[in-house]
Amino acid sequence: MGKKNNYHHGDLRTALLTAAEEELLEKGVEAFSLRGVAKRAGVSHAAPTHHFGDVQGLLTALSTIGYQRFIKAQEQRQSERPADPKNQLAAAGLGYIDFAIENPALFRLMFGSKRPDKSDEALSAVSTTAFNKLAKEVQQVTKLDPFVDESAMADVLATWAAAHGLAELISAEQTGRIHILQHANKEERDAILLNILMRAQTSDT
Amino acid sequence: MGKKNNYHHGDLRTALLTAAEEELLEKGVEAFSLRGVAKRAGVSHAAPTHHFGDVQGLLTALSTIGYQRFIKAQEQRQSERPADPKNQLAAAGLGYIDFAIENPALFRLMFGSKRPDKSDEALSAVSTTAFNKLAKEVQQVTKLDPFVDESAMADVLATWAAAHGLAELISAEQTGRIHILQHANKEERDAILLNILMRAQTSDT
DNA sequence: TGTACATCAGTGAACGCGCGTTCACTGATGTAC
DNA sequence: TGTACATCAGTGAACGCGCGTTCACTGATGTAC
Repeated sequence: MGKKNNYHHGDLRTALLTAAEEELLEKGVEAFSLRGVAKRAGVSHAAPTHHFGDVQGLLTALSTIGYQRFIKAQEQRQSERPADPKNQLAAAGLGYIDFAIENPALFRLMFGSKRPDKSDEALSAVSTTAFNKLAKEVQQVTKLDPFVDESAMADVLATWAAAHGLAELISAEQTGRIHILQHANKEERDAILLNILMRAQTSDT
Repeated sequence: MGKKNNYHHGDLRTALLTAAEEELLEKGVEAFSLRGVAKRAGVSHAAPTHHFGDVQGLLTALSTIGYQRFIKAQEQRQSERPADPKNQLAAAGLGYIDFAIENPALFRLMFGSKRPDKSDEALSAVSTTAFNKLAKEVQQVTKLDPFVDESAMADVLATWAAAHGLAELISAEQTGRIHILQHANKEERDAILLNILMRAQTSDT
């Protein structure tokens, strides 16, 4: 660590990933280009090939990093909330939404694009980790293992869909008509979202 | 109506929209191209300009049609379910999900892309109609006008997010790990989804 | 410390491609008389 | 019914552009002795 030799750029791989993230944020998934990334990193447009093979390779690596930060965003919110299972599960939802708002294009790359290679080992490993984390937290609430009990798996889906729906709608700026979100301060907004996330956790029937 | 003069193609506008939908379905939003649409319609690649001005015009028109079908899909499900407000609201959610599964790329164009011109009159009118329909149905359940009462607007958001989250996750094929969905027949699947959609309607607290 | 050599990260020119848009045109249809 | 003319939908060639990928290369770094 701490290597900062700066001939041969030293850490172009990391620099390219950072540049790719900026490119994605500004241009969106649709207009993302490899040449744009290289330009942004101040490097020849052929350089990325050396590190990622092709565009797909870069997007796959970016998606993988996205999942790592996605999980961290959830843990961050969880560390700020009460330790009981229901609050922890809802807090993970808040982190889920935070991530989508802060990284709208990356979020869509991860969940809505076919460009990253989902059979990539690192990517599928980290997305599985994210899913298992959710399943484990649902299990803390229901006391049932979702991989065994069908109603618990339905709770997983319900919780996931609530967080994902809020994340998509808010980060895609579809919630302009929801005035309570537009005019709320941070605390009020979190309270509204937590209320909605809590609803999904258990079924009436 | 019934005009079927087929010189000068007659109804190229409609034919182009149909072709555009196929193009979108096969290529996705990211790889959609005007030339591809023209080729699919068996027409010169300059022809679409005459009807839609540019790509954005075509995508805006397509998005508008999408909303019309989106609303119809909801009405279809509602006509098959009990008439009480809770069932009607949940049934609209089922239609929401149907639409996303049948038109995954169009769905993403409507809710997740910046390419259509959202300030277009026809488009914003029909998307407002869709939103107001949801608000009205929530009002039937809560007996409160969401445009007046904040808790009812929170119910709107909750209901919307549940349907939208399920729609996105299922149509983007993210639910491979949810075995109860993979192995369910149509009735079982609907029951699971209805249960989840119902959760969002009202708050515990 | 010094020399020779292998490694490998990054360069820049070149490729072929598909894209959106423009523009002068063609030729069928509709209208006036 | 017939002729002259205007309209307008669709054509096809041409434009300039940015893209991803390839390839022979350069030149700094690391290693062997």
